[in-house]
Amino acid sequence: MEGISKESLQRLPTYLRYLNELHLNGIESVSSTTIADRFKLNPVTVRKDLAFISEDGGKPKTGFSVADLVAEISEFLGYNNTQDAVLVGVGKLGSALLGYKGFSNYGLNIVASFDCKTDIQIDSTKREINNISMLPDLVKRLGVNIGIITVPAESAQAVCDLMINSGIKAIWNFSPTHLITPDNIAIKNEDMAASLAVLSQRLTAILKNE
Amino acid sequence: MEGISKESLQRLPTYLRYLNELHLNGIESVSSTTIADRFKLNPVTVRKDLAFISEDGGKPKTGFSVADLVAEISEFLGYNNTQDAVLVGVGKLGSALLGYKGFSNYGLNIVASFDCKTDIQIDSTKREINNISMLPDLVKRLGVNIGIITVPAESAQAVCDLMINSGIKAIWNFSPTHLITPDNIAIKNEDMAASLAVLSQRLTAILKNE
DNA sequence: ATAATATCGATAACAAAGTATCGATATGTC
DNA sequence: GACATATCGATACTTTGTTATCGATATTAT
Ligand SMILES: NC(=O)c1ccc[n+]([C@@H]2O[C@H](COP(=O)([O-])OP(=O)(O)OC[C@H]3O[C@@H](n4cnc5c(N)ncnc54)[C@H](O)[C@@H]3O)[C@@H](O)[C@H]2O)c1
Ligand SMILES: NC(=O)c1ccc[n+]([C@@H]2O[C@H](COP(=O)([O-])OP(=O)(O)OC[C@H]3O[C@@H](n4cnc5c(N)ncnc54)[C@H](O)[C@@H]3O)[C@@H](O)[C@H]2O)c1
Repeated sequence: MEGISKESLQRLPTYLRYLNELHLNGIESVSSTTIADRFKLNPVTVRKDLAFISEDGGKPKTGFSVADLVAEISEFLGYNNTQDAVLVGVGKLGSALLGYKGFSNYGLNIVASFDCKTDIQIDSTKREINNISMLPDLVKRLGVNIGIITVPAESAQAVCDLMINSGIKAIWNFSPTHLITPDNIAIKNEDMAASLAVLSQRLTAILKNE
Repeated sequence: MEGISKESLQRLPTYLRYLNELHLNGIESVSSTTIADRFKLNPVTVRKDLAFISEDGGKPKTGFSVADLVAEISEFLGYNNTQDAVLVGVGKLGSALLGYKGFSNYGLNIVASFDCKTDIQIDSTKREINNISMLPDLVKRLGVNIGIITVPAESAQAVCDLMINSGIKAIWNFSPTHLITPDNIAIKNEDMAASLAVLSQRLTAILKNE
């Protein structure tokens, strides 16, 4: 079987949230059409997405079992075996992420945070902030695979290199730089400027039409 | 001319940052190959992207004028005429965004923030937090087009509806819900779970190969 | 001047993602 | 029990995005 496409993969968490809602409301089955309507998608797209992760598939006339889908998507996305992560850069954004409860739903657990100015800042969640020099040892000791970068752009590449040298295999980068990484490292640049570009382009189109 | 593709559009801010760096270092021209190498892209992809926004195009052997590209991409992305925005939900994430200096580079200016608990919280930037009930009037008065949502998922749809009723035309949603909006509203759901799904999928693949 | 070369833009080939169509099949209705 | 219908999965088609190819053209070196 081919790997799932990036687009399908990104739709799965959205489906899952919706399915959890249905589940909570006691709804036991759902059709691809219903899901598609909710998210302005084509039903065929939804069926193809679900075909990747669903063992039994859907039944004619009734659709898919909500409970099954919830279990299968959760499993597929790795929400059942939580991954540890470290975060570097406990500033405004880093603190917000550290204090965010939502990540546990997504199988992510931030086990330690690091900054260069540990003496000054206090994390709102009262978790300890370690000096960045402690990172390599801790990462190696705990076998942490994921690193989150929330430092200023100028420091991001250096932090990235340090993470990789310490054994980190996946990097989630919130600083506005496209990090340079070897091919055996997973990297996701969370580029707000790119998002904003898409949004304001659409806004311009809408304003022009009115 | 056809509209630019979403993918191209999202690459432009990345190019721009790089070009600004080159510009700062006094480099006057750059080839599509050089840009492509920097971001692990195909040179043809880069040339096509630049063809959309560049008036004169590049010159054989030398490439593109850095200064021209910087000016043209900035203009194309609307960085020269700043758009006003309002933010609702001055919690952990909302405060971080409010205090973020970077948005001014992207032509975004947050002119006011709102919450339902204005008396309790103090924004780190000392800007005033308005009660959510003030939103419609202010948005209408200032003609604000963009709304940023950083409230809990449960409240997000209600805030979204309020924004739309007040005249907001573009919504940047950071809560983990896919908001339901009419077609004449631009919406960007900033779904961290989707990003994380992509990252951890790649991580899994990498770990499997080792 | 002439030749060598890096680069461009245009066009064409390819790949991937999305959409339409259609026969098969559960489920509920007459 | 026959019939209508909602839905599925498979296949085919369309659209969109990426990559390869190639002739044309500045620039540099001989
Ligand atoms: N604040 C936001 O809402 C926001 C939004 C989008 C992107 N970003 C990006 O996220 C990053 C962080 O933004 P912020 O607003 O939280 O900035 P911030 O200045 O509040 O925090 C940055 C933190 O990183 C620490 N730091 C700097 N260099 C370091 C190093 N080499 N090692 C360890 N720690 C180091 C600083 O001490 C500081 O605590 C920036 O790159 C920013 O562009 C922020
Ligand atoms: N904190 C993070 O790093 C993070 C990361 C990803 C996504 N998010 C999402 O962003 C949103 C905000 O997260 P947070 O951590 O800042 O939460 P938070 O609880 O710190 O802040 C939420 C704020 O919204 C306000 N609010 C609630 N209902 C409101 C309403 N109807 N009108 C106006 N204001 C209202 C609350 O008073 C509070 O100040 C959530 O949806 C969260 O899932 C947060």
